[in-house]
Amino acid sequence: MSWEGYLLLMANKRERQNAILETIETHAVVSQEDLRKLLLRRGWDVTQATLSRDLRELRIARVPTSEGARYAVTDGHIEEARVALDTLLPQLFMRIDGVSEMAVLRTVPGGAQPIASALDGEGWPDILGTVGGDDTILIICRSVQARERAVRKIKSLAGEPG
Amino acid sequence: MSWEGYLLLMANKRERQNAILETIETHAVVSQEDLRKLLLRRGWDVTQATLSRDLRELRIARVPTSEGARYAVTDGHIEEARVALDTLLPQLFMRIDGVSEMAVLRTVPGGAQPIASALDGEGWPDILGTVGGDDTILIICRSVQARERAVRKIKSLAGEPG
DNA sequence: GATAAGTATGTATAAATAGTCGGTCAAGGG
DNA sequence: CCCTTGACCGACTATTTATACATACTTATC
Repeated sequence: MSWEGYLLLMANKRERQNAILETIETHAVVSQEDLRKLLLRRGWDVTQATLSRDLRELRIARVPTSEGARYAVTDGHIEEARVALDTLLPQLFMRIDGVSEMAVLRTVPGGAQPIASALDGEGWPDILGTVGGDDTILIICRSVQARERAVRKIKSLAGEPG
Repeated sequence: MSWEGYLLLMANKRERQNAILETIETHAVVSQEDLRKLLLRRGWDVTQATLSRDLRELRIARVPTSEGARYAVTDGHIEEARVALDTLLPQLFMRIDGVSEMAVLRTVPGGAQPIASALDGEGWPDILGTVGGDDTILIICRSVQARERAVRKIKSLAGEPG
């Protein structure tokens, strides 16, 4: 399809999405059906399905507030979810050793923070908490057995032999 | 119930919501069912209904991204939806007059911006656009007839005597 | 012209989320 | 002890949103 024809087809959609943005910004829209009715007053007659697709394209989310759910535009890019432990460890892991209920994990320089945060995120029951510096993480475990399990698990995730 | 008892009961909920926050921040959670399974791995066994309630309390929204929907924490306070024209005008309106395709609306000091934005938000077909200063709005209409209609409508909304 | 390809959108329905109701538990009277 | 209250939460159901599929329309290509 030609660029001109594309524009012709899109014109309606663009305008409608503009109207959606304006409506969202000036009214407390609680549902797509609600939005549909508001747009109807402005001359746009579309189905809920179309609005669902429009809202996705416009990155408009239904966010909970104290007065119930409301639609609102989002900041475009949601913070990338942090990478999981199993992709992080093989990259950054150096070695790990432990004593009593504590384990000390050494990483490449700067690797401690992301790994500590990923570890916290995993929420292993064996681990009470972590303290991360630049290339060292202190891991406090629930027991000696817990520490042994955690160390084994970390080594395996890191791709350590054995 | 005593404060201590309350705390005892809440302890579980608090911890769970903490776990939810951590999970949301470290994983790409696409649905409440997804979240339920992730929490299960961490030892929390709750139903989708409970998660729905938790997410509302935590102000966590499902936002559309290019890779599909993801849950993410919101900035706590969603911008208050602007009040509609019919509540704004009676408060702020001073007078309106027009010539050719233009109308000039005078408001109380500082009233121009909210009214102009509300007018834009209404999306009347008669109005091409508005320019708002501090207490004056220039309204560009589609035609002289359109201007007359718009002025009449605004006067009536403002509670002007016929 | 016939055919294919791409976009948009409605219909019907699936999937996801929210709300209602009832049960449980802890606390605090009486 | 027994009743009431309030928070929590699961089962069930209602509401809301997303998707699969079909169709219409436009343009490109042969």
